[in-house]
Amino acid sequence: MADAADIREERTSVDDIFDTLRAEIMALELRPGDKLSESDMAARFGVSRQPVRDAFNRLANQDLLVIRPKRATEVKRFSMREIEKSRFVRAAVEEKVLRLAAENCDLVGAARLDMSIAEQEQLLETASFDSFGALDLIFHKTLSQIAKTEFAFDVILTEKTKIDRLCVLGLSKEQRLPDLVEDHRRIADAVKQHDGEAAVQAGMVHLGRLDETIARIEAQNANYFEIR
Amino acid sequence: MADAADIREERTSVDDIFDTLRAEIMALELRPGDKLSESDMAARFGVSRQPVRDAFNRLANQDLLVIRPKRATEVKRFSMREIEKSRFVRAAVEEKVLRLAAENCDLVGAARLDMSIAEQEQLLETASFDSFGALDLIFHKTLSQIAKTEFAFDVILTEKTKIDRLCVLGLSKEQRLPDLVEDHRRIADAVKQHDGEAAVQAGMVHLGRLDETIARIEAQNANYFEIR
DNA sequence: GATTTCATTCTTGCATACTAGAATTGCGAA
DNA sequence: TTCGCAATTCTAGTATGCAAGAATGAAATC
Repeated sequence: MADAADIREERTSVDDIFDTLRAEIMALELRPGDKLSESDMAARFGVSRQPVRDAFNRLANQDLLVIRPKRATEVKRFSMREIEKSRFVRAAVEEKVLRLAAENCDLVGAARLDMSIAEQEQLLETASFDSFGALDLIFHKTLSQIAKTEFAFDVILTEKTKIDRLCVLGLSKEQRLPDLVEDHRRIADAVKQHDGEAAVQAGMVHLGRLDETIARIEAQNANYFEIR
Repeated sequence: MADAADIREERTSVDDIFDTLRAEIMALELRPGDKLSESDMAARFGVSRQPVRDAFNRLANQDLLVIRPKRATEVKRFSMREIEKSRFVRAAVEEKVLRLAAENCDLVGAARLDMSIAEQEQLLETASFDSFGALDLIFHKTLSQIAKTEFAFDVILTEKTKIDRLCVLGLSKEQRLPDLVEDHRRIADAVKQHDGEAAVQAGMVHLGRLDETIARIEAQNANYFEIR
Protein backbone atom coordinates (compact mmCIF):
# COMPACT_ATOMS: atom_id res chain seq x y z
CA MET A 1 0.00 0.00 0.00
CA ALA A 2 2.95 2.28 0.39
CA ASP A 3 3.83 3.43 -3.08
CA ALA A 4 2.41 3.33 -6.55
CA ALA A 5 4.40 0.36 -7.69
CA ASP A 6 2.31 -1.96 -5.58
CA ILE A 7 -0.81 -1.30 -7.57
CA ARG A 8 0.31 -0.59 -11.12
CA GLU A 9 2.59 -2.60 -13.31
CA GLU A 10 4.18 0.23 -15.26
CA ARG A 11 5.22 3.74 -14.35
CA THR A 12 3.27 6.67 -15.70
CA SER A 13 3.52 10.37 -15.05
CA VAL A 14 0.73 9.93 -12.52
CA ASP A 15 3.04 7.63 -10.58
CA ASP A 16 5.79 10.24 -10.54
CA ILE A 17 3.49 12.98 -9.33
CA PHE A 18 1.94 10.69 -6.76
CA ASP A 19 5.26 9.55 -5.34
CA THR A 20 6.70 13.06 -5.27
CA LEU A 21 3.72 14.61 -3.55
CA ARG A 22 3.42 11.72 -1.16
CA ALA A 23 7.02 12.14 -0.07
CA GLU A 24 6.53 15.87 0.41
CA ILE A 25 3.39 15.35 2.43
CA MET A 26 5.03 12.71 4.59
CA ALA A 27 8.01 14.98 5.22
CA LEU A 28 5.65 17.84 6.07
CA GLU A 29 7.12 19.97 3.31
CA LEU A 30 3.47 20.19 2.37
CA ARG A 31 1.79 20.82 5.69
CA PRO A 32 -1.61 19.75 6.99
CA GLY A 33 -4.15 22.30 5.80
CA ASP A 34 -2.06 23.50 2.86
CA LYS A 35 -4.15 24.03 -0.26
CA LEU A 36 -3.08 22.38 -3.48
CA SER A 37 -4.31 23.40 -6.90
CA GLU A 38 -4.53 21.02 -9.83
CA SER A 39 -3.44 23.78 -12.21
CA ASP A 40 -0.45 24.81 -10.14
CA MET A 41 0.74 21.25 -9.85
CA ALA A 42 0.19 20.68 -13.56
CA ALA A 43 2.42 23.67 -14.29
CA ARG A 44 5.01 22.49 -11.80
CA PHE A 45 5.26 19.01 -13.29
CA GLY A 46 4.89 20.20 -16.87
CA VAL A 47 1.79 18.13 -17.58
CA SER A 48 -1.92 18.76 -17.97
CA ARG A 49 -4.39 18.79 -15.11
CA GLN A 50 -5.50 15.25 -15.78
CA PRO A 51 -2.56 13.24 -14.41
CA VAL A 52 -2.42 15.59 -11.44
CA ARG A 53 -6.06 14.93 -10.84
CA ASP A 54 -5.46 11.19 -10.85
CA ALA A 55 -2.57 11.58 -8.44
CA PHE A 56 -4.73 13.72 -6.13
CA ASN A 57 -7.37 11.02 -6.15
CA ARG A 58 -4.89 8.39 -5.12
CA LEU A 59 -3.55 10.56 -2.34
CA ALA A 60 -7.08 11.22 -1.13
CA ASN A 61 -7.72 7.50 -1.07
CA GLN A 62 -4.70 7.07 1.16
CA ASP A 63 -6.06 9.68 3.53
CA LEU A 64 -3.35 12.18 2.73
CA LEU A 65 -5.51 14.72 0.90
CA VAL A 66 -9.05 15.95 1.31
CA ILE A 67 -10.77 16.87 -1.95
CA ARG A 68 -13.64 19.28 -1.51
CA PRO A 69 -15.41 19.54 -4.86
CA LYS A 70 -15.49 23.01 -6.37
CA ARG A 71 -13.81 24.33 -3.27
CA ALA A 72 -10.26 23.16 -2.88
CA THR A 73 -7.98 20.24 -2.24
CA GLU A 74 -5.90 20.35 0.88
CA VAL A 75 -3.42 18.27 2.77
CA LYS A 76 -5.29 16.28 5.37
CA ARG A 77 -4.88 17.33 8.96
CA PHE A 78 -3.99 14.82 11.62
CA SER A 79 -6.89 13.01 13.24
CA MET A 80 -6.48 11.84 16.81
CA ARG A 81 -9.00 9.11 16.16
CA GLU A 82 -6.96 7.79 13.26
CA ILE A 83 -3.81 7.97 15.31
CA GLU A 84 -5.36 6.12 18.23
CA LYS A 85 -6.59 3.52 15.80
CA SER A 86 -3.12 2.97 14.36
CA ARG A 87 -1.69 2.84 17.85
CA PHE A 88 -4.25 0.23 18.87
CA VAL A 89 -3.78 -1.95 15.81
CA ARG A 90 -0.03 -1.86 16.15
CA ALA A 91 -0.23 -2.82 19.80
CA ALA A 92 -2.60 -5.68 19.07
CA VAL A 93 -0.59 -7.03 16.15
CA GLU A 94 2.80 -6.65 17.75
CA GLU A 95 1.61 -8.39 20.87
CA LYS A 96 0.57 -11.42 18.87
CA VAL A 97 3.77 -11.32 16.85
CA LEU A 98 5.97 -11.17 19.94
CA ARG A 99 4.20 -14.08 21.58
CA LEU A 100 4.51 -16.19 18.47
CA ALA A 101 8.11 -15.11 17.95
CA ALA A 102 9.04 -16.10 21.50
CA GLU A 103 7.41 -19.44 20.90
CA ASN A 104 9.06 -20.14 17.56
CA CYS A 105 12.48 -18.54 17.92
CA ASP A 106 15.20 -20.97 16.87
CA LEU A 107 18.97 -20.56 16.63
CA VAL A 108 18.80 -18.98 13.21
CA GLY A 109 16.20 -16.49 14.41
CA ALA A 110 18.27 -15.67 17.48
CA ALA A 111 21.31 -15.05 15.30
CA ARG A 112 19.35 -12.74 13.04
CA LEU A 113 18.10 -10.77 16.03
CA ASP A 114 21.65 -10.48 17.38
CA MET A 115 22.84 -9.22 14.04
CA SER A 116 20.05 -6.65 13.83
CA ILE A 117 20.71 -5.36 17.35
CA ALA A 118 24.44 -5.17 16.63
CA GLU A 119 23.80 -3.05 13.55
CA GLN A 120 21.60 -0.70 15.54
CA GLU A 121 24.18 -0.28 18.29
CA GLN A 122 26.88 0.33 15.78
CA LEU A 123 24.73 3.01 14.20
CA LEU A 124 24.42 4.71 17.56
CA GLU A 125 28.21 4.99 17.76
CA THR A 126 28.77 6.20 14.25
CA ALA A 127 25.94 8.71 14.78
CA SER A 128 24.46 8.14 11.34
CA PHE A 129 20.98 8.50 12.72
CA ASP A 130 19.19 8.92 9.46
CA SER A 131 19.47 5.31 8.45
CA PHE A 132 17.83 4.10 11.66
CA GLY A 133 14.44 4.00 10.00
CA ALA A 134 15.53 1.20 7.71
CA LEU A 135 17.11 -0.80 10.55
CA ASP A 136 13.98 -0.34 12.63
CA LEU A 137 11.88 -1.83 9.87
CA ILE A 138 14.29 -4.75 9.44
CA PHE A 139 14.09 -5.48 13.15
CA HIS A 140 10.32 -5.67 13.16
CA LYS A 141 10.31 -7.61 9.92
CA THR A 142 12.69 -10.14 11.42
CA LEU A 143 10.37 -10.60 14.38
CA SER A 144 7.44 -11.18 12.03
CA GLN A 145 9.44 -13.78 10.16
CA ILE A 146 10.49 -15.59 13.33
CA ALA A 147 6.83 -15.61 14.36
CA LYS A 148 6.03 -17.15 10.96
CA THR A 149 3.51 -14.38 10.34
CA GLU A 150 5.30 -12.37 7.69
CA PHE A 151 2.13 -10.66 6.58
CA ALA A 152 1.95 -9.04 10.01
CA PHE A 153 4.84 -6.86 8.92
CA ASP A 154 2.68 -5.37 6.15
CA VAL A 155 0.26 -4.21 8.79
CA ILE A 156 2.92 -2.80 11.05
CA LEU A 157 4.42 -0.95 8.10
CA THR A 158 1.07 0.51 7.05
CA GLU A 159 0.18 1.70 10.53
CA LYS A 160 3.66 2.99 11.21
CA THR A 161 3.53 5.07 8.06
CA LYS A 162 0.41 6.82 9.27
CA ILE A 163 2.09 7.89 12.47
CA ASP A 164 5.43 8.74 10.87
CA ARG A 165 4.11 11.91 9.28
CA LEU A 166 3.21 13.11 12.74
CA CYS A 167 6.53 12.15 14.30
CA VAL A 168 8.42 14.47 11.99
CA LEU A 169 7.27 17.13 14.44
CA GLY A 170 8.77 15.34 17.44
CA LEU A 171 12.17 15.25 19.00
CA SER A 172 15.22 14.59 16.87
CA LYS A 173 16.25 11.03 16.27
CA GLU A 174 19.45 11.75 18.08
CA GLN A 175 17.51 12.25 21.29
CA ARG A 176 15.19 9.30 20.94
CA LEU A 177 17.42 6.65 19.45
CA PRO A 178 19.30 5.35 22.50
CA ASP A 179 16.03 4.46 24.23
CA LEU A 180 14.62 2.82 21.14
CA VAL A 181 17.65 0.63 20.62
CA GLU A 182 17.60 -0.34 24.27
CA ASP A 183 13.92 -1.31 23.89
CA HIS A 184 14.80 -3.44 20.89
CA ARG A 185 17.55 -5.17 22.81
CA ARG A 186 15.17 -6.08 25.62
CA ILE A 187 12.60 -7.38 23.17
CA ALA A 188 15.20 -9.47 21.36
CA ASP A 189 16.52 -10.93 24.62
CA ALA A 190 13.05 -11.93 25.77
CA VAL A 191 12.23 -13.52 22.44
CA LYS A 192 15.49 -15.45 22.41
CA GLN A 193 14.70 -16.77 25.90
CA HIS A 194 11.21 -17.80 24.74
CA ASP A 195 9.72 -15.48 27.33
CA GLY A 196 6.64 -14.21 25.51
CA GLU A 197 5.32 -12.28 28.47
CA ALA A 198 8.53 -10.31 28.92
CA ALA A 199 8.70 -9.66 25.19
CA VAL A 200 5.18 -8.26 25.18
CA GLN A 201 5.95 -6.14 28.22
CA ALA A 202 9.04 -4.68 26.55
CA GLY A 203 7.06 -4.15 23.39
CA MET A 204 4.40 -2.16 25.22
CA VAL A 205 7.08 0.04 26.78
CA HIS A 206 8.43 0.58 23.29
CA LEU A 207 5.06 1.62 21.92
CA GLY A 208 4.36 3.66 25.03
CA ARG A 209 7.11 6.08 24.07
CA LEU A 210 4.93 7.07 21.13
CA ASP A 211 2.15 8.21 23.41
CA GLU A 212 4.19 10.90 25.15
CA THR A 213 5.55 12.03 21.81
CA ILE A 214 2.09 12.24 20.25
CA ALA A 215 0.57 14.07 23.22
CA ARG A 216 3.29 16.71 23.12
CA ILE A 217 3.02 17.16 19.39
CA GLU A 218 -0.74 17.58 19.61
CA ALA A 219 -0.41 20.20 22.33
CA GLN A 220 2.12 22.19 20.35
CA ASN A 221 0.65 21.89 16.87
CA ALA A 222 -3.11 22.11 17.30
CA ASN A 223 -3.43 23.85 13.93
CA TYR A 224 -2.25 20.70 12.18
CA PHE A 225 -5.02 18.64 13.78
CA GLU A 226 -8.65 18.20 12.85
CA ILE A 227 -11.04 20.07 15.07
CA ARG A 228 -13.01 17.61 17.14
CA MET B 1 -12.81 3.55 4.38
CA ALA B 2 -15.85 1.66 3.30
CA ASP B 3 -17.73 4.01 1.02
CA ALA B 4 -17.13 7.22 -0.82
CA ALA B 5 -18.83 9.44 1.73
CA ASP B 6 -15.90 9.08 4.09
CA ILE B 7 -13.52 10.87 1.79
CA ARG B 8 -15.60 13.43 -0.08
CA GLU B 9 -17.97 16.00 1.26
CA GLU B 10 -20.43 16.03 -1.63
CA ARG B 11 -21.71 13.36 -3.95
CA THR B 12 -20.56 13.37 -7.55
CA SER B 13 -21.21 11.00 -10.41
CA VAL B 14 -17.90 9.39 -9.54
CA ASP B 15 -19.35 8.49 -6.15
CA ASP B 16 -22.35 6.81 -7.74
CA ILE B 17 -20.24 4.77 -10.13
CA PHE B 18 -17.83 3.86 -7.37
CA ASP B 19 -20.55 2.70 -4.99
CA THR B 20 -22.39 0.75 -7.66
CA LEU B 21 -19.33 -1.07 -8.94
CA ARG B 22 -18.08 -1.69 -5.45
CA ALA B 23 -21.34 -3.35 -4.48
CA GLU B 24 -21.26 -5.48 -7.61
CA ILE B 25 -17.70 -6.55 -7.01
CA MET B 26 -18.42 -7.37 -3.38
CA ALA B 27 -21.45 -9.43 -4.37
CA LEU B 28 -19.37 -11.24 -7.02
CA GLU B 29 -21.72 -10.07 -9.74
CA LEU B 30 -18.46 -8.85 -11.18
CA ARG B 31 -16.16 -11.79 -10.62
CA PRO B 32 -12.42 -11.93 -9.92
CA GLY B 33 -10.61 -11.78 -13.24
CA ASP B 34 -13.48 -10.11 -15.10
CA LYS B 35 -12.29 -7.38 -17.43
CA LEU B 36 -13.83 -3.94 -17.18
CA SER B 37 -13.61 -1.28 -19.87
CA GLU B 38 -13.76 2.42 -19.15
CA SER B 39 -15.73 3.01 -22.35
CA ASP B 40 -18.28 0.30 -21.63
CA MET B 41 -18.87 1.59 -18.14
CA ALA B 42 -19.13 5.15 -19.42
CA ALA B 43 -21.85 4.02 -21.82
CA ARG B 44 -23.60 2.06 -19.11
CA PHE B 45 -23.71 5.00 -16.70
CA GLY B 46 -24.36 7.57 -19.40
CA VAL B 47 -21.26 9.64 -18.65
CA SER B 48 -17.87 10.17 -20.23
CA ARG B 49 -14.83 8.05 -19.55
CA GLN B 50 -13.45 10.52 -17.07
CA PRO B 51 -15.67 9.85 -14.05
CA VAL B 52 -15.42 6.13 -14.70
CA ARG B 53 -11.67 6.46 -14.71
CA ASP B 54 -11.73 8.19 -11.34
CA ALA B 55 -13.99 5.50 -9.92
CA PHE B 56 -11.66 2.78 -11.26
CA ASN B 57 -8.76 4.49 -9.54
CA ARG B 58 -10.54 4.48 -6.24
CA LEU B 59 -11.48 0.85 -6.57
CA ALA B 60 -7.88 -0.01 -7.43
CA ASN B 61 -6.75 1.79 -4.31
CA GLN B 62 -9.08 -0.35 -2.27
CA ASP B 63 -7.57 -3.44 -3.81
CA LEU B 64 -10.71 -4.34 -5.70
CA LEU B 65 -9.39 -3.67 -9.21
CA VAL B 66 -6.07 -4.12 -10.93
CA ILE B 67 -5.33 -1.51 -13.59
CA ARG B 68 -2.82 -2.62 -16.19
CA PRO B 69 -2.03 0.41 -18.35
CA LYS B 70 -2.83 0.04 -22.02
CA ARG B 71 -3.86 -3.53 -21.39
CA ALA B 72 -6.97 -3.87 -19.30
CA THR B 73 -8.56 -3.30 -15.95
CA GLU B 74 -9.81 -6.34 -14.16
CA VAL B 75 -11.46 -7.32 -10.94
CA LYS B 76 -8.78 -8.35 -8.51
CA ARG B 77 -8.49 -12.00 -7.69
CA PHE B 78 -8.37 -13.19 -4.12
CA SER B 79 -4.98 -13.33 -2.50
CA MET B 80 -4.41 -15.87 0.25
CA ARG B 81 -1.75 -13.64 1.74
CA GLU B 82 -4.20 -10.75 1.99
CA ILE B 83 -6.81 -13.02 3.50
CA GLU B 84 -4.40 -14.41 6.08
CA LYS B 85 -3.43 -10.87 6.92
CA SER B 86 -7.02 -9.81 7.51
CA ARG B 87 -7.62 -12.92 9.54
CA PHE B 88 -4.58 -12.18 11.69
CA VAL B 89 -5.42 -8.52 12.23
CA ARG B 90 -8.97 -9.32 13.15
CA ALA B 91 -7.86 -11.95 15.63
CA ALA B 92 -5.35 -9.60 17.20
CA VAL B 93 -7.75 -6.67 17.44
CA GLU B 94 -10.76 -8.67 18.60
CA GLU B 95 -8.68 -10.33 21.29
CA LYS B 96 -7.72 -6.96 22.72
CA VAL B 97 -11.27 -5.69 22.41
CA LEU B 98 -12.73 -8.69 24.20
CA ARG B 99 -10.28 -8.42 27.08
CA LEU B 100 -11.01 -4.73 27.49
CA ALA B 101 -14.75 -5.28 27.12
CA ALA B 102 -14.75 -7.95 29.83
CA GLU B 103 -12.83 -5.56 32.04
CA ASN B 104 -15.10 -2.56 31.45
CA CYS B 105 -18.54 -4.10 30.99
CA ASP B 106 -21.09 -2.33 33.19
CA LEU B 107 -24.83 -2.81 33.55
CA VAL B 108 -25.63 -0.66 30.56
CA GLY B 109 -23.18 -2.60 28.43
CA ALA B 110 -24.61 -5.91 29.62
CA ALA B 111 -28.11 -4.76 28.73
CA ARG B 112 -27.00 -3.72 25.27
CA LEU B 113 -25.40 -7.12 24.72
CA ASP B 114 -28.58 -8.86 25.85
CA MET B 115 -30.61 -6.78 23.48
CA SER B 116 -28.28 -7.53 20.58
CA ILE B 117 -28.33 -11.27 21.26
CA ALA B 118 -32.11 -11.24 21.58
CA GLU B 119 -32.43 -9.59 18.18
CA GLN B 120 -30.17 -12.17 16.63
CA GLU B 121 -32.10 -15.08 18.12
CA GLN B 122 -35.35 -13.58 17.00
CA LEU B 123 -33.95 -13.29 13.51
CA LEU B 124 -33.14 -17.00 13.56
CA GLU B 125 -36.78 -17.79 14.25
CA THR B 126 -38.25 -15.47 11.68
CA ALA B 127 -35.71 -16.83 9.20
CA SER B 128 -34.99 -13.40 7.74
CA PHE B 129 -31.34 -14.31 7.34
CA ASP B 130 -30.36 -11.51 5.03
CA SER B 131 -30.43 -8.86 7.71
CA PHE B 132 -27.99 -10.78 9.90
CA GLY B 133 -25.05 -8.88 8.46
CA ALA B 134 -26.25 -5.65 10.03
CA LEU B 135 -26.90 -7.27 13.39
CA ASP B 136 -23.48 -8.89 13.30
CA LEU B 137 -21.88 -5.51 12.82
CA ILE B 138 -23.91 -3.99 15.63
CA PHE B 139 -22.82 -6.76 17.97
CA HIS B 140 -19.14 -6.20 17.29
CA LYS B 141 -19.60 -2.46 17.44
CA THR B 142 -21.25 -2.77 20.84
CA LEU B 143 -18.29 -4.79 22.08
CA SER B 144 -15.91 -2.10 20.83
CA GLN B 145 -17.92 0.54 22.63
CA ILE B 146 -18.00 -1.39 25.89
CA ALA B 147 -14.23 -1.81 25.58
CA LYS B 148 -14.00 1.96 25.15
CA THR B 149 -12.06 1.44 21.93
CA GLU B 150 -14.65 2.48 19.38
CA PHE B 151 -12.05 3.01 16.70
CA ALA B 152 -11.32 -0.73 16.87
CA PHE B 153 -14.63 -1.27 15.13
CA ASP B 154 -13.36 0.64 12.10
CA VAL B 155 -10.57 -1.88 11.79
CA ILE B 156 -12.83 -4.87 12.24
CA LEU B 157 -15.16 -3.47 9.61
CA THR B 158 -12.35 -2.87 7.13
CA GLU B 159 -10.88 -6.32 7.54
CA LYS B 160 -14.25 -8.03 7.56
CA THR B 161 -15.12 -6.37 4.28
CA LYS B 162 -12.06 -7.88 2.64
CA ILE B 163 -13.12 -11.37 3.61
CA ASP B 164 -16.81 -10.87 2.92
CA ARG B 165 -16.34 -10.88 -0.83
CA LEU B 166 -14.83 -14.32 -0.48
CA CYS B 167 -17.54 -15.64 1.82
CA VAL B 168 -20.20 -15.06 -0.79
CA LEU B 169 -18.89 -18.31 -2.24
CA GLY B 170 -19.39 -20.22 1.00
CA LEU B 171 -22.33 -21.94 2.58
CA SER B 172 -25.66 -20.21 2.81
CA LYS B 173 -26.33 -18.01 5.78
CA GLU B 174 -29.11 -20.33 6.74
CA GLN B 175 -26.59 -23.06 7.38
CA ARG B 176 -24.04 -20.98 9.21
CA LEU B 177 -26.20 -18.66 11.27
CA PRO B 178 -27.17 -20.85 14.21
CA ASP B 179 -23.53 -21.48 15.08
CA LEU B 180 -22.62 -17.84 14.72
CA VAL B 181 -25.39 -16.67 17.00
CA GLU B 182 -24.43 -19.32 19.54
CA ASP B 183 -20.83 -18.03 19.38
CA HIS B 184 -22.06 -14.52 19.99
CA ARG B 185 -24.07 -15.63 22.97
CA ARG B 186 -21.02 -17.29 24.53
CA ILE B 187 -18.92 -14.19 23.92
CA ALA B 188 -21.57 -11.95 25.44
CA ASP B 189 -21.95 -14.17 28.51
CA ALA B 190 -18.21 -14.22 29.13
CA VAL B 191 -17.94 -10.45 28.75
CA LYS B 192 -20.85 -9.88 31.11
CA GLN B 193 -19.14 -12.11 33.70
CA HIS B 194 -15.90 -10.17 33.28
CA ASP B 195 -14.18 -13.35 32.17
CA GLY B 196 -11.77 -12.02 29.57
CA GLU B 197 -10.09 -15.36 29.01
CA ALA B 198 -13.35 -17.14 28.24
CA ALA B 199 -14.42 -14.30 25.97
CA VAL B 200 -11.20 -14.53 23.98
CA GLN B 201 -11.54 -18.29 23.77
CA ALA B 202 -15.09 -17.99 22.43
CA GLY B 203 -13.93 -15.27 20.03
CA MET B 204 -11.23 -17.52 18.62
CA VAL B 205 -13.74 -20.30 18.07
CA HIS B 206 -15.89 -17.77 16.26
CA LEU B 207 -13.07 -16.70 13.99
CA GLY B 208 -11.95 -20.29 13.55
CA ARG B 209 -15.12 -21.03 11.64
CA LEU B 210 -13.80 -18.73 8.95
CA ASP B 211 -10.75 -20.90 8.39
CA GLU B 212 -12.66 -23.99 7.34
CA THR B 213 -14.87 -21.87 5.14
CA ILE B 214 -11.93 -20.17 3.46
CA ALA B 215 -10.04 -23.42 2.91
CA ARG B 216 -13.02 -25.01 1.21
CA ILE B 217 -13.66 -21.99 -0.96
CA GLU B 218 -10.05 -21.88 -2.08
CA ALA B 219 -10.11 -25.55 -3.00
CA GLN B 220 -13.27 -25.17 -5.05
CA ASN B 221 -12.62 -21.83 -6.73
CA ALA B 222 -8.94 -21.78 -7.59
CA ASN B 223 -9.65 -19.70 -10.69
CA TYR B 224 -10.73 -16.78 -8.51
CA PHE B 225 -7.42 -16.77 -6.66
CA GLU B 226 -4.08 -15.25 -7.55
CA ILE B 227 -1.53 -17.77 -8.73
CA ARG B 228 1.16 -18.12 -6.12
C1' DG C 1 -16.58 52.70 9.59
C1' DA C 2 -19.17 48.43 9.14
C1' DT C 3 -21.91 45.56 6.34
C1' DT C 4 -23.97 43.78 2.44
C1' DT C 5 -24.01 42.70 -2.30
C1' DC C 6 -22.32 41.62 -6.70
C1' DA C 7 -18.87 40.70 -10.10
C1' DT C 8 -14.60 38.47 -10.81
C1' DT C 9 -11.64 34.72 -10.23
C1' DC C 10 -10.41 30.41 -8.83
C1' DT C 11 -11.75 25.80 -7.78
C1' DT C 12 -12.89 20.99 -9.32
C1' DG C 13 -16.27 18.05 -12.34
C1' DC C 14 -17.05 16.39 -16.72
C1' DA C 15 -16.83 15.82 -21.91
C1' DT C 16 -14.19 15.22 -25.94
C1' DA C 17 -10.25 14.27 -28.85
C1' DC C 18 -5.98 12.35 -29.70
C1' DT C 19 -1.87 9.25 -28.81
C1' DA C 20 0.74 5.17 -27.90
C1' DG C 21 0.88 0.66 -27.12
C1' DA C 22 -1.11 -4.11 -26.40
C1' DA C 23 -4.15 -7.68 -27.97
C1' DT C 24 -6.74 -9.79 -31.36
C1' DT C 25 -8.05 -11.34 -35.62
C1' DG C 26 -7.75 -12.62 -40.20
C1' DC C 27 -5.12 -13.69 -44.12
C1' DG C 28 -1.44 -15.78 -46.51
C1' DA C 29 2.23 -18.97 -46.84
C1' DA C 30 4.44 -23.22 -45.60
C1' DT D 1 -3.84 -27.64 -40.90
C1' DT D 2 -0.73 -24.73 -38.71
C1' DC D 3 2.20 -21.03 -38.11
C1' DG D 4 3.59 -16.22 -38.61
C1' DC D 5 2.87 -11.60 -39.80
C1' DA D 6 0.30 -7.55 -40.47
C1' DA D 7 -3.75 -4.73 -40.11
C1' DT D 8 -7.28 -3.59 -37.15
C1' DT D 9 -9.38 -2.84 -32.87
C1' DC D 10 -9.13 -2.54 -28.45
C1' DT D 11 -6.88 -0.58 -24.11
C1' DA D 12 -5.57 3.30 -20.91
C1' DG D 13 -2.73 7.89 -20.66
C1' DT D 14 -2.87 12.56 -21.57
C1' DA D 15 -4.30 17.31 -23.25
C1' DT D 16 -7.71 20.68 -23.67
C1' DG D 17 -11.98 23.17 -23.17
C1' DC D 18 -16.09 24.30 -20.96
C1' DA D 19 -19.47 24.30 -17.03
C1' DA D 20 -20.92 25.03 -12.34
C1' DG D 21 -20.26 26.24 -7.90
C1' DA D 22 -17.46 28.43 -4.10
C1' DA D 23 -14.32 31.98 -2.48
C1' DT D 24 -12.66 36.51 -2.74
C1' DG D 25 -12.39 41.24 -3.05
C1' DA D 26 -14.16 45.60 -4.34
C1' DA D 27 -17.80 48.76 -4.49
C1' DA D 28 -22.04 50.53 -2.87
C1' DT D 29 -25.09 51.33 0.84
C1' DC D 30 -26.47 52.04 5.53
